Parts: sequence; C-alpha cells; structure tokens
Amino acid sequence: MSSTNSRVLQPFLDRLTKRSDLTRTEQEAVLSLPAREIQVERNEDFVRLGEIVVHANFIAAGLVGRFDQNASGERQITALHIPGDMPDLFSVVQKTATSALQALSPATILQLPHRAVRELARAHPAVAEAFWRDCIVDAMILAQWVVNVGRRNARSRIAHLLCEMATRFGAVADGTAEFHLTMTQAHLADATGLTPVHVSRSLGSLREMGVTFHKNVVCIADWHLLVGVGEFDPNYLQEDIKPEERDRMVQPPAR
Amino acid sequence: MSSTNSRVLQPFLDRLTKRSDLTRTEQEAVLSLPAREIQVERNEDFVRLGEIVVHANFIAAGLVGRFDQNASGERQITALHIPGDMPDLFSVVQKTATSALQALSPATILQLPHRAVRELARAHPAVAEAFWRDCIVDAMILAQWVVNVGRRNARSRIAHLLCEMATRFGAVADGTAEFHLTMTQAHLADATGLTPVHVSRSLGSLREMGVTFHKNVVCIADWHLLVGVGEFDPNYLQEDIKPEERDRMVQPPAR
DNA sequence: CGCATATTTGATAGATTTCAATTTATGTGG
DNA sequence: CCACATAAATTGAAATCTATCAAATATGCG
Repeated sequence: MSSTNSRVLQPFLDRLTKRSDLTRTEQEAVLSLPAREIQVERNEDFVRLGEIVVHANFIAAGLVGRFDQNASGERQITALHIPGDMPDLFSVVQKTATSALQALSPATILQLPHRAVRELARAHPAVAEAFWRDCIVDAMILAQWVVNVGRRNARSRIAHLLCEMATRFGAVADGTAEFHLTMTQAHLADATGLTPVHVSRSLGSLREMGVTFHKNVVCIADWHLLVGVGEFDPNYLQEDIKPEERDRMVQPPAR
Repeated sequence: MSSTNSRVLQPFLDRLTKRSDLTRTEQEAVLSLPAREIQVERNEDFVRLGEIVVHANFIAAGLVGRFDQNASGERQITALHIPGDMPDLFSVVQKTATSALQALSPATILQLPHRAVRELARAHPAVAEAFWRDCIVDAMILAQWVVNVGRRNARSRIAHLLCEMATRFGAVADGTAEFHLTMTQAHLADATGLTPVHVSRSLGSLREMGVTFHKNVVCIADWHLLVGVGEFDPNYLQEDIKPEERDRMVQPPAR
C-alpha cells in the first residue's frame, strides 16, 4: 500500500505552499515522501489518547475532530480538520498523543512516517519551517476557540464556528456561503462546549437569520449578518498572507 | 543594551534542554544569541494585536498573559507564561501577532531578534526542532484550556488552573503546594471565562477545601483533593519526559 | 488619613442544563 | 418499496449555574 507515486502527495504540497514559499527542489523532496493511504470509518478513532504515534496523518478526504474530555467523560472537540490539514503534524517532534483523533465522516488519510518527515526537515530547513508554521496556524485557531468557548454566548459560538469553517472551506462568495459539514448537532455541541439540546435551540435562532443546517449542508444567506453575530474576524486564519511575503529559513534563489 | 554575555541566556538554554537534547556545540550557539533586556511594567502590553514583531520574547522574570477579546471587549486570557517561557516563540515563523502580550506583574524580558534566531535554527536543525517542540507544548496547554473553559464548572476551572500553575512552577511537594501567582481575581476570571464576582464566590468554595489565594500567594493544603476537583492530569504538560528520550533531527554524537 | 484598587456579599435576572417525551430523519433487511 | 430499528433533532418544563447590578468591606499606598 506504500506509494512512491508523488501525485498522491500533491494536495499535501499544495497546503504547504499555500503558507510557505518552497523552491522547486524542496517541493520535489516533499512529493517524494513515502505515504500510505488508509480509509477510516465515521466515528472511528485513528489516533488514541496516550498512544505513541510513528507517522503523521494528512487528511485527503473527510472531516476529522480532535477530541479531549473531562473527568466525567463529557467530550470537547478542540479542533476540526478538513482535507488538506495535518491534524497531528506536531507529532513529528512530540510523539505522545494528548488528544484522540476521530473521523466525523468516512475519511481518507495519508500516513507519513515520522522517520521520513524528520529526514526531510533535517535536509531542508525551509521545509522544517513550513511544518513549524503550519503547527502555529493550528495553534492560533486553537486560541480563538478558547475565546469562543470562554467569552461568547451559545448562538455566537455556533455562528463563529460556522464562519470559521465556511472560510476554511473557501465557501464564501457574494455575501453568501454554502458548504458541506459532516457533523451532527451533538458534534457541534462538543465543539462549542454546549449541550445538544441547546445547540438545537440556538440553531433555531440562527435559522430565523437565514442560516440553515440540514443534511450536513450549511447555508448562510447573509454572510455579513452571521459574521456580526459570530464576532468573526478571519485574521487569525492567516489566509490572506501570501507565502512569498514570509521569511524563509534559507533565502530562495533569485526568481 | 545589547548583550554578548552568554550567561544572560542561560535560563533560556535551560528551558530548551529541559525538553530537547542538545549537543555542546548547539548549546553554545544558543548562548551566543544577541539579547536585549527590557523591563515591562504591570499591565503594560509589550506586544500589541496585529503588530509585526521583529524579535521573540523570553521571560526572565514576572508573569505574562496572552490576551484576546470578543467584540464587546471582554477579555480572555488564552495563555499564562512564567519565567523560562517564550510567549511568542512562534513569531519566528509567523510574525503577525494575533494576540496581545501583557505583563501581569513587573517583568524582565529578553528580546531575541528574529534574524539571529532564524540563523541559529537554520544552522542547527536540532535547535530548530527544540523551538518547534516548545511551541507544540504551548499548543497542548492551549488545547487543555479549551476543555477547561468548555467542559468544567466554575470551581473546577479555577482548580484546574491552580493545579496547572502549581505544576509548572514546580511547587508541588509532599501532597501540598504553595506558590506566588501575581494575578487579581479579575485576571483569573479572564483566564477561566468567568466573571470576577463568580471567581470570588468560587474561591470561597475552594477555601473551604483548604485552598487559599491571598496577597498573590496560593496555598494548597491537600494537593490530591484539588487535583480531583480540577480533574487535573499533568500529562499534557509533558514535564516527565526526559529530553534524551526524544528524537533528534540529527543524531547526537555517541556519549 | 484618604484615595484607588481589589474583594466580598446580597438580591435578582438571565442563560444553559437537565430530564423526559415526541417527532423527524436515516438506514437496513425483507 | 415498505416496515422496522436506530440515530438525530425538536420541544416543554423545571432545576441549576452564572451573570448582572449595586453596595459594602477590605487592602495597598502616598
């Protein structure tokens, strides 16, 4: 199942170059990483708590949640990951998992062996920098989740989450948005620190504002209205910063 | 004010080697970084939102909070940093600040120019790995804050925060703990997503369990009792993993 | 002492949870 | 394609937790 076909990793490279500037040589080195593709079922943990992992996971398809829980077993989703994300890229330097990773929909995962990733990072400092930076963006998203859960009411929390996901999916256009989100209301509750019952009520309130969530499809009639309710400022997603505007560990050759 | 006296950076090196295995050469390279020492007053922002920073900050003394806020200006502390921490090491690869950094007590900060830090990381992959890893531990702490704020009641949130800080300060011994924490109850409220009034009441409840917080000193009579209330599992702090048990980007010379 | 900041306390309002029941969707085998 | 079983979403009523408002008390400091 191991693959030497570099095309499999093109989406992985796309994600890296979206945020970091890489030379042709570096790009080819990334594409030549060995990768193993696995299928994960809905509700299946593919990384368990406390586990020592030996490869990083890249999401080729599907939705993945990072799950933590309190002592009574109530779950808290601390991150959502969409195709193109590496939910545990950090495991390359910190191999003990302190959260579980679970698929929220059937998912296709590419597993990249730590050994190979580390070798790549060692040989190409700019690639190591790209990895590091990717982890940092995840951490910035995480910080906003703390704000969301700590300082917003139920409706705003859900609105903010929907805005974030719409933006990450690139689904916003013409003051409107529509996208797939394979989550149940119970999942939404776990992500926002609420009860499923209250999520249902809050969604009802959002519905009156032209925001619907049926059959895993989110429709946002008036984007700016929802942005207001969710107090959403996309800055933290770092999506508007061009890779060539960033520093590089090593200066790139003149272009 | 720039310093070439390497002893100034010894605490910085100590922090790195606590979590990462570095060779003599690498250690000396770290110590030879240029650093500028600044004093920051209580309640002073030394990194402001949206700012493009040109150096990373190392806390030599004092307590620092990472502040975010919602649309109504209610503040949320998303991280607390103690001496030995680098609250914005991540800025080395992501220079736009998405949170403010504010001193909660008078603080001494060492500023390390990005240029020099990047040069160091480029020349020594294992040092780059140490930096990356340090950011990851911060992110793991952040994830636990989401759980704390999202899935625990007021008393448990505060208990958990006190447990975390006691552990990070290394203040736990003999089933008891005592340490300095230069925060007001309003700060505690900002960290836990609560109201100052409710923090006061919750502290009252903890007081009945032998936990006091007066004049910036936290006293925990029965450590295990508080651990229970706060549902505290120190695993995520990664404090018990020895640096030599971790991988290195480059294999160290035989020892 | 007197001002400014921090903490405590009480009473009340509001938000969210809990519990329980019902309805609606979804999937599966016959 | 229906019938059934299961999962997901909705609704109502009551309980609980947390916020809000306002006032009182304590604490630190010049």
